[in-house]
Amino acid sequence: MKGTQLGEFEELILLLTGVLYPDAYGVSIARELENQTGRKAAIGAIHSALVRLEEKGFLKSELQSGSGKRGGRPKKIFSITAAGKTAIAKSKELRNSLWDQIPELALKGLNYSYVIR
Amino acid sequence: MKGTQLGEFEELILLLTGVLYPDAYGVSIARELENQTGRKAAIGAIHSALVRLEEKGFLKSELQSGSGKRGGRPKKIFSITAAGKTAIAKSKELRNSLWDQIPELALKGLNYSYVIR
DNA sequence: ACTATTTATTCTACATTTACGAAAAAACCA
DNA sequence: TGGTTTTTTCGTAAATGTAGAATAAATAGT
Repeated sequence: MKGTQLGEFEELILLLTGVLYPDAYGVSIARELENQTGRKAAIGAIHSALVRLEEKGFLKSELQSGSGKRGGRPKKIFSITAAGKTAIAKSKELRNSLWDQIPELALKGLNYSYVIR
Repeated sequence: MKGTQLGEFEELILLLTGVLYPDAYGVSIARELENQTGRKAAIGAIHSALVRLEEKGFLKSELQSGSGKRGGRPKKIFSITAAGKTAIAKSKELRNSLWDQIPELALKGLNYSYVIR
C-alpha cells in the first residue's frame, strides 16, 4: 500500500512519541529509541519519519516557546492524534491476532536451545 | 537499519506464513492477506518479500513435487525458521511493551466519536 | 550589542523496502 | 505436441528508512 500505510520505523516513532508524552521531540525520541531498543538512529532519520507521520495526520506538533532553560533552538513537541491512536491500535491488534492464529505445529521445536546428550 | 531488519510488510507476510502452515505459498498468502486485513497486494509484492525473508533467514522453502492435482507450476511452500520465530516474537514484545508505557493522558479523549448535544 | 556556545531542526543524498504488471516456467490434459 | 492452468520470476517505479552536514534559534558572557 502507499501513502497512508505505517512503516515499521514510523510505527516505532509513533509509539515512542506516546511514551514520551508530553515531552516528545526529535532528540528525546532518538535517545529513548536507543534506550528501549538498543537501536541507534541518526537524528535525521527520526525527523524525516516525524515529518511523514505529521503529513499522514498521525502526529501533530507545536513549537515550545521560551523554555527558560539553556540555549538552543525551540523544541518541536509532538503528540499523537486520534488517527494516530487508531493506527497503532489497529496495527497492534492485527499482529497479535495473527500471532494467535499460528498453529502450534508451525513453531514447534523452533528455538535456539542446544541439548547436550 | 539494514539487512536484518524486518519491514512492516515483511512482518505481515512472516506472520501469515505461520498462520497458513503447512500450505503457505505466494498465492495462498496473497489471498489470506486480503481476507485478514482487507489489504490487497500484487502477487509480485508478496514474492519479493518472500525472497527477502528467505535471504534473511526467517523463512525456508521447498518445492512441492507432483501434487497430482491440476496443472500449474509447482508451489514453493514456505515455513518459519527458528530465527524467524525469534524475530516476530521480539517485534511483538517490543511493540506491546511500548504500548503499555504510553501514559493515559497521551491518548485521553482521542477518538473518532461525535457527541450530539 | 556582539560573539561564542548550546541545542535542535532542516536539508540533501542515497540505500532498502514495498508495489505492480508483464513475462516466463512448469505441470497437466486433450 | 499444443493449449490451458497455476505459480514464480523479472524489471521498474514509488515509498520508506538512514545518515550526516548545514542551518537556525536561544542563552550567557563580555
